Amino acid sequence: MKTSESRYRQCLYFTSNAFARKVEKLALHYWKPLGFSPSHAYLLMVVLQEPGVQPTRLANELQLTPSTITRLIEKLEEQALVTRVLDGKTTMVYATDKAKALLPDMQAAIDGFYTAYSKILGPEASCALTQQIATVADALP
Amino acid sequence: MKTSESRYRQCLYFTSNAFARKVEKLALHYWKPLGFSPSHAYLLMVVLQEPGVQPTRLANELQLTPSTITRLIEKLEEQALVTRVLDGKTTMVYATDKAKALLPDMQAAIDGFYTAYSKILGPEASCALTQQIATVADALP
DNA sequence: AATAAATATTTGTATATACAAATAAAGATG
DNA sequence: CATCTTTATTTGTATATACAAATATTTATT
Repeated sequence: MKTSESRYRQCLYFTSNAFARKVEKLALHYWKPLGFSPSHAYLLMVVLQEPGVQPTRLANELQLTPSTITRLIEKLEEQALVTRVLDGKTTMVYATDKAKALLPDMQAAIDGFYTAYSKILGPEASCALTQQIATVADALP
Repeated sequence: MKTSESRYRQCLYFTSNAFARKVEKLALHYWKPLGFSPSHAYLLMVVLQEPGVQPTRLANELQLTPSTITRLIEKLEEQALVTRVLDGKTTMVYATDKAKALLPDMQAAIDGFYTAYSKILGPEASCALTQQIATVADALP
């Protein structure tokens, strides 16, 4: 059934969740070849761009809770894609060479995903929608 | 950090998920007094409106997988809010009197949630956004 | 009628996420 | 300097969700 056919099509809770699940699934498809999920991927991208980044900063950047960040890092550590260096109460996260070697594939995943949805929704429309959702998200408590 | 300040503000994966989490949290706040979460609530609303509704139909209506529907029903059954009646390979789900007695409170939760976000986003804007997200969701595979 | 295919549901298992509490370190205050 | 408070991170636990496989039932086909 299409979202627009559900009795809850007019409810923001329902539509935002259904939409996010669909987007998640599409993203997952493009990240699957790499062996990790979109959320791990986005965290790893930040780590690659900011070597030594701390969990608190990652939590802010990705808008996830610190505990979720810890769990994501643990997983990436198991796959030998990042390492944690402890220093006092802070933790610094670094990408491994293995992760750095994956950069081209990661860029390909991002491009594939972006191309997929902008082909479906139109490049301007999808940008506009993304922007709009971001703005509305900021307005919510 | 605001969504619009994250480096991923232009990514549909990121924004749709961050947005859904925020909306979920807001909805949760209004459903909490009732003792169940929004997804259980929406399922229960369908059951109240369609006595004897089957899991497959619920999965379509709520755009969740059948296994998720089973899990949601199990939880509501534990709380004595619905009962399952098996008939051959199908299952019919009915709301209990206890659930029916909660209807006014459920309506209040829905109203409270809707009022909250339409106050923040404006009634027209929030309706338009919901509609837009539903439309885009339909376009995705 | 017997077997095969399709359908409905549940179960086993895995994932991402969050909250609350625990831990540990740093800074502030008396 | 000793204690208190704040800050950073992790851990224990719980939730919603999904996929794949199992189960059970109905329908179709030969």
